[in-house]
Amino acid sequence: MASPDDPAPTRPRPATIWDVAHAAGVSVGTVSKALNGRGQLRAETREAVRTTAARLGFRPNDLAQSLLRKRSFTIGLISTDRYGRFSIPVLEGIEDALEAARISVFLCSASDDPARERQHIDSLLAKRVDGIIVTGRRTDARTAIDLGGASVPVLYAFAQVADPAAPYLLPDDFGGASLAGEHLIGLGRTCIAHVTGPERFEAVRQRRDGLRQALEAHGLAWRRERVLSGSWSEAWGHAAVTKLLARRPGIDAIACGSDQIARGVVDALRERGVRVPDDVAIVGFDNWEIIAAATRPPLTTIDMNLKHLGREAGMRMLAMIDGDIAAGVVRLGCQLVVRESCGAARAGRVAS
Amino acid sequence: MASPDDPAPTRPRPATIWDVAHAAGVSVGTVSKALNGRGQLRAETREAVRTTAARLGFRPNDLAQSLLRKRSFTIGLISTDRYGRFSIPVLEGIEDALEAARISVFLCSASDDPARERQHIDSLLAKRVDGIIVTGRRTDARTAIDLGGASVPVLYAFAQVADPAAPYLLPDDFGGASLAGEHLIGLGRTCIAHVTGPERFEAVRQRRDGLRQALEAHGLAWRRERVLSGSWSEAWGHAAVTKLLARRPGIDAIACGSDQIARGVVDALRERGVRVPDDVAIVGFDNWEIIAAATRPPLTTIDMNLKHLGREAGMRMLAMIDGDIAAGVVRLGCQLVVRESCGAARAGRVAS
DNA sequence: GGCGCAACGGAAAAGGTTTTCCTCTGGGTT
DNA sequence: AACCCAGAGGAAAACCTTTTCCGTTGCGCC
Repeated sequence: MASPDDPAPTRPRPATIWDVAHAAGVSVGTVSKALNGRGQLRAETREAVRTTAARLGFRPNDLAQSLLRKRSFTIGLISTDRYGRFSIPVLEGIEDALEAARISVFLCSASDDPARERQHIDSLLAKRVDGIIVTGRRTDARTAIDLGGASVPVLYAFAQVADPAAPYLLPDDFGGASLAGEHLIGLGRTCIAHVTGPERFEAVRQRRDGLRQALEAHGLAWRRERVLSGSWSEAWGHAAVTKLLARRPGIDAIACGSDQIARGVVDALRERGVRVPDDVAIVGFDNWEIIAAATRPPLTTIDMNLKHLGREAGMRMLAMIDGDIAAGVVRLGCQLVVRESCGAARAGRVAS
Repeated sequence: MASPDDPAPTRPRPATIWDVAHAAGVSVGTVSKALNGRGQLRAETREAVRTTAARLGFRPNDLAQSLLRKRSFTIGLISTDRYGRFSIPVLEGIEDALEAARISVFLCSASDDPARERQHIDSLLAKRVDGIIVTGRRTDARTAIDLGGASVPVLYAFAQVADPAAPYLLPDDFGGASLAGEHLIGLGRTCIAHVTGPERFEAVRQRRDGLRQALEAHGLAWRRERVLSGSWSEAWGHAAVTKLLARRPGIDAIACGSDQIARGVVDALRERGVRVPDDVAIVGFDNWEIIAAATRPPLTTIDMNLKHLGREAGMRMLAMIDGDIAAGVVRLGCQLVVRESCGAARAGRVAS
């Protein structure tokens, strides 16, 4: 096991600036200038140093540079839920945005274990990261991470936080659900039900309200008994259909709280001989390709643009590192992705 | 935008060891000794330093430590496929194993773009990572990553590499498929088909051969026409059933190359009134919870123990950092996870 | 009372890089 | 011929921590 006490094994050391200077017969300062295009150097000196450095495979030691610059050019990414379907695109987006600034990402999966989270944060602070992004949605706002007095910018992406002074980015669940509602209404559906996840999730409440707003904006009544809250599973979608059809046979559309739920709903309807979309139109939420595309018919659904959210998070983090201060929530738009479960012409993506 | 040329914005600097020494009225060397339990110090000196350090929120700068130790206590993780279902558990396992050694992980998603991969590797080498783990399966063996002369241990986890001198870890696809076959045979099935992914995947060939071996070991004939290669999708599983039933009505079990395929197969069978598992038993591969558990009936399937594979990768990386040299492939066992699609008593996990 | 030894803690080097400041050389000017 | 200046590159400090090597102090002992 490697532990901080072990010495490094004997391994050919990477070339240092000193090695280059020695080989090229100049001083270390000159090498630095030659390689970085600084100072007053003859062209041939510069060139000689360059070729020597290349020959030796010299690569400046970022650790030393960071020590000097007081910037490590790294950030920490803490994911509080285990990496799942949602964190991945966010993460990709973040990397995308940060790559341009040549910033690397430390990954920490803290899976809701406070002790582990503490340890990760300690480690990140010791490594002098330039910033920390926290991601991973939960039912409720999480507590702000404890920096122990350190002064490092922290951004919450696809995560909610109780601290009003903290900046955080979330998808516009309300708007997304609205979009779904508008789509159904635009297709002539009037008797719309809502099968969704556990009410304790803020996203569930937002989506419910967004849908409601769309309906009411078009003069359609909002009925409590057409809203069924359960779990985030296919099984719940399946079960909900039974309840729904027993209560309300006149339903002509169901807006679902997630694609998984939607798939359960679609399967259940098909089994009962209810045609989708002819008899009942279905719209999902998440655009989780693996589910949405495999459903028969493929799901029209709402995409939260998580990669874009990640990219935005990266950009904002960059700004914060440069001294910007930000606070409060920013909600980023969702998009409707049209497939076949609503019967609309397949028009690709419609901007929100 | 942050760029290497920008100065750090004015932000309260973290306390240094000098600040602590100054505040405590001792020298920096003494502070170091007090905090690290080295040297000969009076107990009260030690205590005084400790409280001062705590008061100032002092946290040793890992960058400076790494410079001195010539070990950065970081590793790079390069994923060549976009982070998907498979990389995540591997990654968790790696983190798990490395956490004990207080090693942090740099995440790089190179999504098969060689230029981007190059840039990532450069960046990792500049940061003096102690090692690099490459993950992300592809159809064929990938080329070894190019370290440009640097001497850093590299391990491939859930990835194949053309270089015979490189160490890599893979799940035992052959053994896993064998396990699936044994299970079906043990339940009395004798006419077993195989619906799987594209033949160009080495995993597909391994699994096919593993299944074959199990059948032949029990004196069952292996028939080419009962093997259907297609894509990794549910749709293919669905389509394959049509072909299969037309050709071979006597089938009493289908071993599938993935859970997605299996789900397509199960759905297709149900639609045709074929009962699962009564008429035909189905076994999947992957144990992708979200698919396997939602299938009706839930899939009996093979788990590749990817988290364990990741943990193993972490352990081996630790050994390599300490000077161990390793080469060649190591295959890690799979497990059978019994649910309901084969009709066996639900006995939980059976070790391989 | 002088000596030696143990206990304690300070000084300084090392690690690799950048940057500022300084020195040296040579050419041009008066 | 003396001087100045620019051009070129070297020396050293700074970043922060650890560790080795010493120096100092106080005590016990002869």
